[in-house]
Amino acid sequence: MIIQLDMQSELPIYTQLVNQIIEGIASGQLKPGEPLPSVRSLASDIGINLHTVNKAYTLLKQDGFILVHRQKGVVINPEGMPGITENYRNKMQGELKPIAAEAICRGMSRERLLLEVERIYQEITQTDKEND
Amino acid sequence: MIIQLDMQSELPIYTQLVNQIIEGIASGQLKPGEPLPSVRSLASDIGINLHTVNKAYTLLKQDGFILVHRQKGVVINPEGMPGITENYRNKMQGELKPIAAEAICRGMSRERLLLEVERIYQEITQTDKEND
DNA sequence: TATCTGTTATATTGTAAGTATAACAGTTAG
DNA sequence: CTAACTGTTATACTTACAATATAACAGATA
Repeated sequence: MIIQLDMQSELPIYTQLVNQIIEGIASGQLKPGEPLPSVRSLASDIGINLHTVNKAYTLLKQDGFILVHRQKGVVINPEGMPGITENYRNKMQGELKPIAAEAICRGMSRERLLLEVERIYQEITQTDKEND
Repeated sequence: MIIQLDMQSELPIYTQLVNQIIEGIASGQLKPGEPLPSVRSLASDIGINLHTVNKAYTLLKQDGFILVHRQKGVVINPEGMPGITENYRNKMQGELKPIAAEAICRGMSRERLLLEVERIYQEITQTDKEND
């Protein structure tokens, strides 16, 4: 699992970390039960502060994506991922709305927008099954 | 065109303004050529500073959604909306990717995600044609 | 006993958001 | 011409967040 940060991005580092770990889970690179690096080692690896990593882990923990075992350290939640809650649906809709609105403004058809979403969905889920 | 701000939101006020104006254009409530309130009057109406409104207008102007006529003031771009540029596609994809990734993590199927997007698209475009 | 883990506390720096006040240049109505 | 409006710019201030830097604590491990 390679973490790639953009220090020039307007997105906070901890947000980029959260996104990339979630994408890692979605793509199958990170599986339930799999351990994550400690806050200190990950921070050291990518050259940032441990508190920035800790903030990302805390957010992922709050949503149920990861667990903290007093023995095993930090792991992808072995019980599986959080489901589609009411809170989550509201959050997703609030994020999708401005994106859809701008697409409509720019003359993007319903079909083309759906194609874009479908393409991204597939891009994430298409596992490079080179090692099984 | 009613502006509704959430002062408790994590989104900056000027971002909420930008989003709502774009949604207003997408829904047909704001048509090309139509004037927008002055920075001072809009700021006064919703109880914020004129610089916050000005920042929103500046961003909308940079992307070509609005124009500043030395006579008519600020108007929705009469030449029409900006198209689907390379920059825009990259921006949209970068916004959609983390949303899709989280949806996949939570077990949302491709079809259900597309349905959500389709629903939001229709929700924005369905004009309440009460006055024509 | 060391060393690692996550966690917490505190302090500091830098930047962004938002407000406040003021001024300038151009336009428009009286 | 004057007065009131427009967008625009400049400056300064407060607040909040992002990120870093140290440091310490409690629990687990070798």
